[in-house]
Amino acid sequence: MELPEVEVMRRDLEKDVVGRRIKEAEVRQGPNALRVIRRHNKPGTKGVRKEFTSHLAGRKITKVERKGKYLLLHLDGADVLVVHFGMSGQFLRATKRQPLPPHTHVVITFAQGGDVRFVDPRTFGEMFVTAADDLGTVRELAHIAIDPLEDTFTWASFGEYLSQRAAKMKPLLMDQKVISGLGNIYSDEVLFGAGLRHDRMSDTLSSGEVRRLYRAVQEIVQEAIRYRGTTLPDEAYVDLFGRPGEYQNELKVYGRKGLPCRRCRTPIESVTISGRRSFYCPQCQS
DNA sequence: GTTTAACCCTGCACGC
DNA sequence: TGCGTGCAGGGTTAAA
Repeated sequence: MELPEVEVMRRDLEKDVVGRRIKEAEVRQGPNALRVIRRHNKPGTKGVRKEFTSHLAGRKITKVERKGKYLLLHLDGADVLVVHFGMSGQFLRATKRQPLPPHTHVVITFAQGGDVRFVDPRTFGEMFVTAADDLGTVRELAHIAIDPLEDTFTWASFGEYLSQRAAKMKPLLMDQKVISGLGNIYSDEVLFGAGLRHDRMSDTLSSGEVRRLYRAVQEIVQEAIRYRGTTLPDEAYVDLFGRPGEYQNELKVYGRKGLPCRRCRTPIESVTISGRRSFYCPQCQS
């Protein structure tokens, strides 16, 4: 799940769970459920599950923010539930009567009825509670760079930063310390949109290329949110209510190896770069 | 400073 | 049919 999917989830939660009071939270049995709340597993803690759930019971959700790919659910009483979906994590809204899907690790039940389930087969996802005052010191959040949707993300400052680095564009775009929210799918799409190859060095970009890149980041992220995210067959992202996104139909290069480029008909190629699959058009990107 | 690889985990597509 | 193998991916960390 990358920025657009997390943002769609944030908006769903804002509409549907902000203002609701949590009746109780349950961490399911099994080692994988404990993995999801692993950050609470500090030495000296008596019951890890209790340590987590006691922060949630009786609290009202007051606001939902996003920082990069992290969601911050603010609770009254000045605590914050921090959530990262990893690659297979998701929140699902349901009623008590609906059976829990496999790999449900946490269930948050509301006082007015209904619940939200955190489901995550591969358990790369994570959730933990921290005091709002301590958010600045949380290691996972401290390094998260500027969000491409923020007003302060400008092409001038972006270009200035790129010129000071000498790194390949693909891993650089995926680096959350540089710009937050892009993962493997959208970094490929952004590079195609900007006409840049995955292995172009950041300090060789002309100002025109920087501007094209800047525009591609904003346009693709915003368009993917409008289409409610990308749902690929193998990693089936769905929104809070279980509905898939539509942006997979708009993808220009990701997952399209061997298929004709939508712009020039040249077959899309793929390479592995720093351990990640990268798709690109050898004709349109340089 | 930059890059690579390993690790965590499960589901799925393969090949035999 | 059924099993083993390899791959995918986000983020962190150690090593090159």
